[in-house]
Amino acid sequence: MPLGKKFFSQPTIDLAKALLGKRLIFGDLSGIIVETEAYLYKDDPGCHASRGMTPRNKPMFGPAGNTYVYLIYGMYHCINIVSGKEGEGEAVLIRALEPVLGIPLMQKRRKTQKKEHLCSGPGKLTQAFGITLKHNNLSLLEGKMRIENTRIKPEIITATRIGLSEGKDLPLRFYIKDNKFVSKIQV
DNA sequence: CCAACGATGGTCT
DNA sequence: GACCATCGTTGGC
Repeated sequence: MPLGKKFFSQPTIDLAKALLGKRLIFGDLSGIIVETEAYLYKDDPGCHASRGMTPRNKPMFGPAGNTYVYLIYGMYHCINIVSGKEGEGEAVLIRALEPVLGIPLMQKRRKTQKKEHLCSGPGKLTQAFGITLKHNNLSLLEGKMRIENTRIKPEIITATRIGLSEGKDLPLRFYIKDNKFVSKIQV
């Protein structure tokens, strides 16, 4: 059973933490979410939605539980889960997964055999899963991409977000302690 | 191991 | 025309 509206409607920081240890499923591929970042509408200059709605960030202002996928540096994609109240513009970036199902296909797409290198970064996991702009603004409440519960109760580390020029000091990055599939260890 | 750097194209001003 | 919520390669220890 995929997680539903109630799960995605919790406050964005709570959702970013709650997503750790959950399973992302996309067709025949799956992985455990081990690293996330929260992007807030208020007092967060690092958030794409911080300067209002544009064609690109429009999905962020839609209902919680939709995807927001964008192209970064002309060659990679990042996937977010829209959160917060509709019209606010908040989301959770999925930064890393522990690969579970469909590993051979991920290895082929990523051109590496090493499990630790398949999904240990936002651009890597979209490449491994074949997620592109075609998967922007899709609902995770139904369809072939969804989030499922697990029995995992992770120990969560809070840190600052990665790769930003603004809002870099906010403690909005979360990852599972001692997990080797996290993109980068840092304070 | 680590830091520096360039690829590459959509988006916004 | 500048800016990126990145990554793989390169060259140094």
